[in-house]
Amino acid sequence: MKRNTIQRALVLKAVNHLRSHATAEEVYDAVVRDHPHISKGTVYRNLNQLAEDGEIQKLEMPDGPDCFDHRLHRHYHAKCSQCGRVFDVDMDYMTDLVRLVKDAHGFAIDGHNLVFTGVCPACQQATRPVLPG
Amino acid sequence: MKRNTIQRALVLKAVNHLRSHATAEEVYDAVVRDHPHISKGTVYRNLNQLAEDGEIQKLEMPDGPDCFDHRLHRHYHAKCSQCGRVFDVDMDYMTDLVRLVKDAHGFAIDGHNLVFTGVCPACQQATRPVLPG
DNA sequence: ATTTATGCAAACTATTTGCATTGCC
DNA sequence: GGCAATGCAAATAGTTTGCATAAAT
Repeated sequence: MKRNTIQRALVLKAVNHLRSHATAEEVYDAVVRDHPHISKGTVYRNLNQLAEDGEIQKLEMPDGPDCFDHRLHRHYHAKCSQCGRVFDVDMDYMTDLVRLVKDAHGFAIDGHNLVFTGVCPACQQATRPVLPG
Repeated sequence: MKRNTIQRALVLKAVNHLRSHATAEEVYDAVVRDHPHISKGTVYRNLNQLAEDGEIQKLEMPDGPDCFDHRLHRHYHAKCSQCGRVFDVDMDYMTDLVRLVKDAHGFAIDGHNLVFTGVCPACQQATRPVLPG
Protein backbone atom coordinates (compact mmCIF):
# COMPACT_ATOMS: atom_id res chain seq x y z
CA MET A 1 0.00 0.00 0.00
CA LYS A 2 1.28 3.45 -0.99
CA ARG A 3 1.96 5.74 1.96
CA ASN A 4 1.60 9.48 2.24
CA THR A 5 4.95 10.42 3.64
CA ILE A 6 6.08 13.98 4.22
CA GLN A 7 8.91 13.39 1.77
CA ARG A 8 6.58 12.38 -1.02
CA ALA A 9 4.53 15.51 -0.47
CA LEU A 10 7.65 17.68 -0.38
CA VAL A 11 8.97 16.25 -3.62
CA LEU A 12 5.63 16.75 -5.35
CA LYS A 13 5.38 20.29 -4.03
CA ALA A 14 8.87 21.09 -5.27
CA VAL A 15 8.13 19.77 -8.77
CA ASN A 16 4.98 21.88 -8.86
CA HIS A 17 6.72 24.93 -7.50
CA LEU A 18 9.69 24.67 -9.87
CA ARG A 19 6.99 24.56 -12.56
CA SER A 20 8.73 22.65 -15.33
CA HIS A 21 11.73 20.62 -16.31
CA ALA A 22 13.35 20.32 -12.94
CA THR A 23 16.06 17.70 -12.63
CA ALA A 24 16.24 15.37 -9.64
CA GLU A 25 19.21 17.42 -8.46
CA GLU A 26 17.21 20.64 -8.61
CA VAL A 27 14.29 19.07 -6.78
CA TYR A 28 16.66 17.80 -4.12
CA ASP A 29 18.27 21.24 -3.76
CA ALA A 30 14.85 22.85 -3.38
CA VAL A 31 13.62 20.37 -0.79
CA VAL A 32 16.82 20.10 1.23
CA ARG A 33 16.80 23.83 1.99
CA ASP A 34 13.89 23.43 4.38
CA HIS A 35 14.40 19.75 5.16
CA PRO A 36 18.10 19.12 5.59
CA HIS A 37 17.59 15.46 6.45
CA ILE A 38 15.98 14.33 3.22
CA SER A 39 18.24 12.09 1.19
CA LYS A 40 18.85 12.13 -2.53
CA GLY A 41 17.81 8.49 -2.78
CA THR A 42 14.41 9.36 -1.36
CA VAL A 43 14.02 12.18 -3.86
CA TYR A 44 14.80 9.81 -6.74
CA ARG A 45 12.48 7.14 -5.37
CA ASN A 46 9.63 9.57 -4.97
CA LEU A 47 10.13 11.21 -8.34
CA ASN A 48 10.00 7.83 -10.02
CA GLN A 49 7.01 6.72 -8.04
CA LEU A 50 5.09 9.94 -8.61
CA ALA A 51 5.77 9.55 -12.32
CA GLU A 52 4.58 5.94 -12.22
CA ASP A 53 1.45 7.02 -10.38
CA GLY A 54 0.80 9.65 -13.05
CA GLU A 55 1.07 12.59 -10.69
CA ILE A 56 4.03 14.07 -12.55
CA GLN A 57 5.69 13.36 -15.89
CA LYS A 58 9.20 12.05 -16.32
CA LEU A 59 11.00 13.44 -19.36
CA GLU A 60 13.86 11.30 -20.55
CA MET A 61 16.46 13.39 -22.27
CA PRO A 62 19.09 12.35 -24.77
CA ASP A 63 22.32 13.25 -22.95
CA GLY A 64 22.04 14.74 -19.51
CA PRO A 65 19.73 14.16 -16.58
CA ASP A 66 16.04 13.36 -16.77
CA CYS A 67 13.56 16.12 -16.04
CA PHE A 68 10.31 16.09 -14.15
CA ASP A 69 7.31 18.08 -15.23
CA HIS A 70 4.26 19.03 -13.24
CA ARG A 71 2.29 19.19 -16.49
CA LEU A 72 0.70 15.90 -17.33
CA HIS A 73 -0.23 16.25 -20.99
CA ARG A 74 2.30 15.05 -23.54
CA HIS A 75 4.17 17.83 -25.23
CA TYR A 76 7.54 18.39 -26.84
CA HIS A 77 10.66 20.03 -25.56
CA ALA A 78 13.78 21.73 -26.81
CA LYS A 79 17.10 21.31 -25.09
CA CYS A 80 19.80 23.96 -25.30
CA SER A 81 23.05 22.46 -26.53
CA GLN A 82 24.97 25.10 -24.63
CA CYS A 83 23.45 25.37 -21.17
CA GLY A 84 21.51 22.10 -21.20
CA ARG A 85 18.26 23.65 -20.04
CA VAL A 86 14.96 22.31 -21.30
CA PHE A 87 12.19 24.45 -22.74
CA ASP A 88 8.63 23.87 -23.84
CA VAL A 89 7.81 23.92 -27.51
CA ASP A 90 4.32 24.80 -28.66
CA MET A 91 3.41 22.14 -31.18
CA ASP A 92 0.61 19.61 -31.52
CA TYR A 93 1.45 16.21 -30.15
CA MET A 94 1.74 13.74 -33.01
CA THR A 95 -0.37 10.92 -31.67
CA ASP A 96 -0.37 9.13 -35.00
CA LEU A 97 3.28 9.64 -35.84
CA VAL A 98 3.67 5.89 -36.08
CA ARG A 99 1.57 5.98 -39.26
CA LEU A 100 4.49 7.58 -41.06
CA VAL A 101 6.58 4.51 -40.34
CA LYS A 102 6.80 2.35 -43.43
CA ASP A 103 8.55 -0.57 -41.85
CA ALA A 104 9.52 -1.16 -38.24
CA HIS A 105 10.59 -4.73 -39.00
CA GLY A 106 8.22 -6.36 -36.53
CA PHE A 107 8.96 -3.92 -33.74
CA ALA A 108 5.73 -3.05 -31.85
CA ILE A 109 5.92 0.73 -31.46
CA ASP A 110 3.94 2.12 -28.54
CA GLY A 111 5.29 5.63 -28.20
CA HIS A 112 7.95 8.12 -29.16
CA ASN A 113 10.38 10.54 -27.62
CA LEU A 114 11.04 13.76 -29.53
CA VAL A 115 13.39 16.46 -28.33
CA PHE A 116 14.44 19.45 -30.39
CA THR A 117 17.98 20.76 -30.11
CA GLY A 118 19.32 24.24 -30.55
CA VAL A 119 20.28 27.36 -28.63
CA CYS A 120 18.12 29.03 -26.03
CA PRO A 121 17.50 32.79 -26.00
CA ALA A 122 19.94 33.44 -23.15
CA CYS A 123 22.76 31.53 -24.83
CA GLN A 124 22.08 33.25 -28.17
CA GLN A 125 22.55 36.52 -26.34
CA ALA A 126 25.76 35.37 -24.69
CA THR A 127 27.45 34.24 -27.91
CA ARG A 128 26.35 37.15 -30.05
CA PRO A 129 29.29 39.32 -31.23
CA VAL A 130 29.41 42.63 -29.38
CA LEU A 131 29.23 44.83 -32.47
CA PRO A 132 29.80 44.03 -36.14
CA GLY A 133 32.63 45.94 -37.89
CA MET B 1 46.66 17.58 -36.72
CA LYS B 2 44.61 14.38 -36.65
CA ARG B 3 46.70 11.21 -36.59
CA ASN B 4 46.03 7.87 -38.16
CA THR B 5 46.57 5.58 -35.23
CA ILE B 6 45.96 1.86 -35.29
CA GLN B 7 43.38 2.32 -32.55
CA ARG B 8 41.37 4.79 -34.56
CA ALA B 9 41.32 2.39 -37.51
CA LEU B 10 40.35 -0.51 -35.26
CA VAL B 11 37.47 1.41 -33.73
CA LEU B 12 36.20 2.49 -37.13
CA LYS B 13 36.49 -1.05 -38.46
CA ALA B 14 34.57 -2.41 -35.46
CA VAL B 15 31.73 0.09 -35.93
CA ASN B 16 31.51 -0.85 -39.59
CA HIS B 17 31.70 -4.54 -38.86
CA LEU B 18 29.08 -4.44 -36.10
CA ARG B 19 26.97 -2.71 -38.75
CA SER B 20 24.58 -0.63 -36.64
CA HIS B 21 23.79 0.65 -33.19
CA ALA B 22 26.84 -0.61 -31.39
CA THR B 23 27.46 0.85 -27.96
CA ALA B 24 30.92 1.97 -26.88
CA GLU B 25 31.01 -1.12 -24.68
CA GLU B 26 30.26 -3.40 -27.63
CA VAL B 27 32.88 -1.70 -29.78
CA TYR B 28 35.40 -2.09 -26.98
CA ASP B 29 34.53 -5.77 -26.58
CA ALA B 30 34.96 -6.35 -30.30
CA VAL B 31 38.30 -4.57 -30.51
CA VAL B 32 39.81 -5.89 -27.31
CA ARG B 33 39.47 -9.49 -28.50
CA ASP B 34 42.29 -9.01 -31.00
CA HIS B 35 43.99 -6.11 -29.27
CA PRO B 36 44.00 -6.77 -25.54
CA HIS B 37 45.95 -3.60 -24.77
CA ILE B 38 43.45 -1.08 -26.10
CA SER B 39 41.81 0.92 -23.36
CA LYS B 40 38.19 1.87 -23.00
CA GLY B 41 39.12 5.54 -22.80
CA THR B 42 40.75 5.30 -26.21
CA VAL B 43 37.64 3.68 -27.64
CA TYR B 44 35.45 6.47 -26.28
CA ARG B 45 37.86 9.14 -27.51
CA ASN B 46 37.98 7.66 -31.00
CA LEU B 47 34.24 7.10 -31.23
CA ASN B 48 33.62 10.72 -30.34
CA GLN B 49 36.28 11.98 -32.70
CA LEU B 50 35.10 9.81 -35.59
CA ALA B 51 31.60 11.14 -35.02
CA GLU B 52 32.89 14.72 -34.96
CA ASP B 53 34.79 14.08 -38.18
CA GLY B 54 31.63 12.72 -39.77
CA GLU B 55 32.99 9.23 -40.37
CA ILE B 56 30.37 7.63 -38.15
CA GLN B 57 27.16 8.84 -36.53
CA LYS B 58 26.59 9.13 -32.81
CA LEU B 59 23.06 8.29 -31.73
CA GLU B 60 22.10 9.78 -28.40
CA MET B 61 19.47 7.70 -26.70
CA PRO B 62 17.01 8.68 -24.00
CA ASP B 63 18.00 6.36 -21.19
CA GLY B 64 20.87 3.98 -21.73
CA PRO B 65 24.16 4.22 -23.56
CA ASP B 66 24.76 6.08 -26.80
CA CYS B 67 25.05 4.08 -30.00
CA PHE B 68 27.34 4.47 -32.95
CA ASP B 69 26.19 3.89 -36.48
CA HIS B 70 28.28 3.30 -39.58
CA ARG B 71 25.45 4.74 -41.65
CA LEU B 72 25.82 8.46 -42.14
CA HIS B 73 22.38 9.54 -43.32
CA ARG B 74 19.92 10.69 -40.68
CA HIS B 75 17.25 8.17 -39.91
CA TYR B 76 15.07 7.19 -36.99
CA HIS B 77 15.34 4.40 -34.48
CA ALA B 78 13.21 2.37 -32.15
CA LYS B 79 14.45 1.25 -28.78
CA CYS B 80 13.10 -1.85 -27.08
CA SER B 81 11.90 -1.04 -23.59
CA GLN B 82 12.63 -4.58 -22.51
CA CYS B 83 16.06 -5.50 -23.87
CA GLY B 84 17.26 -1.99 -24.65
CA ARG B 85 18.40 -2.83 -28.15
CA VAL B 86 18.08 -0.25 -30.92
CA PHE B 87 16.52 -0.93 -34.31
CA ASP B 88 16.17 0.96 -37.55
CA VAL B 89 12.81 2.31 -38.53
CA ASP B 90 11.95 2.89 -42.16
CA MET B 91 10.47 6.36 -42.31
CA ASP B 92 11.29 9.54 -44.18
CA TYR B 93 13.44 11.95 -42.23
CA MET B 94 11.38 15.00 -41.34
CA THR B 95 13.78 17.73 -42.35
CA ASP B 96 11.13 20.39 -41.98
CA LEU B 97 9.64 19.15 -38.72
CA VAL B 98 10.44 22.50 -37.15
CA ARG B 99 7.70 24.05 -39.33
CA LEU B 100 5.11 22.33 -37.17
CA VAL B 101 6.37 24.28 -34.19
CA LYS B 102 4.03 27.15 -33.45
CA ASP B 103 6.11 28.82 -30.79
CA ALA B 104 9.55 27.92 -29.50
CA HIS B 105 9.70 31.07 -27.38
CA GLY B 106 12.86 32.44 -28.96
CA PHE B 107 14.69 29.13 -28.91
CA ALA B 108 16.71 28.66 -32.13
CA ILE B 109 15.97 25.08 -33.13
CA ASP B 110 18.64 23.46 -35.29
CA GLY B 111 17.75 19.78 -35.13
CA HIS B 112 15.73 17.09 -33.46
CA ASN B 113 16.13 13.71 -31.86
CA LEU B 114 13.30 11.22 -32.35
CA VAL B 115 13.33 7.73 -30.90
CA PHE B 116 10.38 5.37 -30.97
CA THR B 117 9.73 3.09 -28.03
CA GLY B 118 8.11 -0.31 -27.89
CA VAL B 119 8.89 -3.99 -27.87
CA CYS B 120 11.19 -5.73 -30.32
CA PRO B 121 10.22 -8.98 -32.09
CA ALA B 122 12.37 -11.16 -29.84
CA CYS B 123 10.91 -9.70 -26.65
CA GLN B 124 7.36 -9.99 -28.01
CA GLN B 125 8.08 -13.67 -28.50
CA ALA B 126 9.51 -14.06 -25.01
CA THR B 127 6.55 -12.47 -23.21
CA ARG B 128 3.83 -14.12 -25.25
CA PRO B 129 1.67 -16.51 -23.21
CA VAL B 130 2.37 -20.13 -24.03
CA LEU B 131 -1.19 -21.02 -25.04
CA PRO B 132 -4.49 -19.24 -24.43
CA GLY B 133 -7.09 -21.13 -22.42
C1' DA C 1 61.63 17.22 -32.69
C1' DT C 2 57.20 18.09 -31.96
C1' DT C 3 52.90 17.13 -30.51
C1' DT C 4 48.86 14.31 -30.64
C1' DA C 5 47.13 9.93 -29.01
C1' DT C 6 47.56 6.06 -25.89
C1' DG C 7 47.00 3.28 -21.56
C1' DC C 8 45.84 3.32 -17.13
C1' DA C 9 43.56 4.79 -13.23
C1' DA C 10 40.92 7.95 -11.08
C1' DA C 11 37.17 11.12 -11.34
C1' DC C 12 32.73 12.28 -12.61
C1' DT C 13 27.54 12.42 -13.52
C1' DA C 14 23.24 10.39 -12.97
C1' DT C 15 20.91 7.00 -10.72
C1' DT C 16 19.87 2.78 -8.11
C1' DT C 17 20.15 -0.30 -4.24
C1' DG C 18 21.10 -2.89 0.36
C1' DC C 19 20.07 -2.53 4.87
C1' DA C 20 19.04 -1.14 9.49
C1' DT C 21 15.69 2.02 11.27
C1' DT C 22 11.65 5.03 11.19
C1' DG C 23 6.99 6.02 10.91
C1' DC C 24 2.44 5.52 8.33
C1' DC C 25 -1.90 2.89 8.34
C1' DG D 1 2.28 -4.41 14.69
C1' DG D 2 3.26 -4.93 10.13
C1' DC D 3 5.17 -3.39 6.21
C1' DA D 4 6.39 0.37 3.15
C1' DA D 5 9.45 4.30 3.06
C1' DT D 6 13.49 6.66 4.84
C1' DG D 7 18.46 7.91 5.45
C1' DC D 8 22.76 6.73 4.62
C1' DA D 9 26.38 4.79 2.19
C1' DA D 10 27.95 1.99 -1.18
C1' DA D 11 27.27 0.27 -5.77
C1' DT D 12 26.27 0.81 -10.50
C1' DA D 13 26.38 2.47 -15.43
C1' DG D 14 28.18 5.34 -18.73
C1' DT D 15 31.59 8.41 -19.82
C1' DT D 16 35.40 11.75 -19.28
C1' DT D 17 39.90 13.23 -17.83
C1' DG D 18 44.86 13.86 -15.84
C1' DC D 19 49.19 12.40 -16.61
C1' DA D 20 53.36 10.02 -17.90
C1' DT D 21 54.66 7.47 -21.96
C1' DA D 22 54.46 6.04 -26.77
C1' DA D 23 54.10 6.79 -31.46
C1' DA D 24 52.73 9.45 -35.69
C1' DT D 25 54.13 13.20 -38.55
